[in-house]
Amino acid sequence: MKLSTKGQYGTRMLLDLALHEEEAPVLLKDIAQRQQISLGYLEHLVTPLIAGGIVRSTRGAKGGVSLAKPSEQIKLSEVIQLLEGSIAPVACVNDPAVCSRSESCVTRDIWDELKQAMDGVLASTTLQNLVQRQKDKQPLEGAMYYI
Amino acid sequence: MKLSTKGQYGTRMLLDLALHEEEAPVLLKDIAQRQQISLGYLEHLVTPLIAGGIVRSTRGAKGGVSLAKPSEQIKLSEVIQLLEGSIAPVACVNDPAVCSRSESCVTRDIWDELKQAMDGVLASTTLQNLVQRQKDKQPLEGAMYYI
DNA sequence: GGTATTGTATACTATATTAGTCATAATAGT
DNA sequence: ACTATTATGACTAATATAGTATACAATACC
Repeated sequence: MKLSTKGQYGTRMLLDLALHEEEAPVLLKDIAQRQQISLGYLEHLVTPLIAGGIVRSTRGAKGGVSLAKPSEQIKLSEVIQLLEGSIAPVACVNDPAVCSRSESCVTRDIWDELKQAMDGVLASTTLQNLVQRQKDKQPLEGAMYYI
Repeated sequence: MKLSTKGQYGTRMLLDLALHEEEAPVLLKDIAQRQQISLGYLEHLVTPLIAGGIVRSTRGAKGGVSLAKPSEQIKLSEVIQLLEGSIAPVACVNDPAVCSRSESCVTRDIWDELKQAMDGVLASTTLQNLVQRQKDKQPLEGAMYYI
């Protein structure tokens, strides 16, 4: 039940982006440096977020990335869906047809409940929530830079 | 965020075992056949459950496996822990030392909440719950055999 | 005691996934 | 045109998954 680095790093990237929104567009290179993620890998992470309409990119000189919509409209469930695919612990939860037991399988019912519980957390957390939490944790301006 | 087949099959194995408790010990071979899991693989799944004190095995002729404690005392959280290891979506939730950001990281806080939510479902579901659900679903005696 | 039956343990393997790196193309500003 | 920047796709090494195969150990029954 692990989150891959895509989901981990991608969420951190979005939070970093949200925290630097004023200076948009933000350079991937800067995010990479602050978050200590290689630029090449970060490029892979940003692609699905752009395709999913969460991030907007500006190519060329003076370019960079910015949030495509207000941070309070970006739910973590959306982000994880784009980066990791469905959160369902097993395939049959999304598509009963993958297993002939689906109808009668009670373990499947539990995996579905598990999925609902996870979704409850992720769908109720927005990027804005994360930004606020970060500011609450580190009230000093600029303090987040060296982390 | 996928559950591996160990967790999936292992849970099904335990449910099957609980449903056939009266005829203990139950043959792994029979469970394998009913659940359509190869015997060889099932042997891998049962090992950590025995080590974890959930399943008791009897070697030799007329041997087999049985539940080591009442099904109402077997929580799914225990089962998944034994079969999949920690349910934590990222390592830093269990051990802050793996990442220097842990103290100040708000994404980590979310992953921790995610873990709590998952654990809430799994810790509140016992094998007995699954048995009851199965019986509710398939009231006809013997109906569970051909699934 | 011999033998069939059953679980135990270890080694091996094929495939898929993860976590990147690297080179190159496209685009925008100067 | 030149430079800065993101976009894309090919490639790769390491690890995890999902098994299979084989030999071994314990036990019950005759």
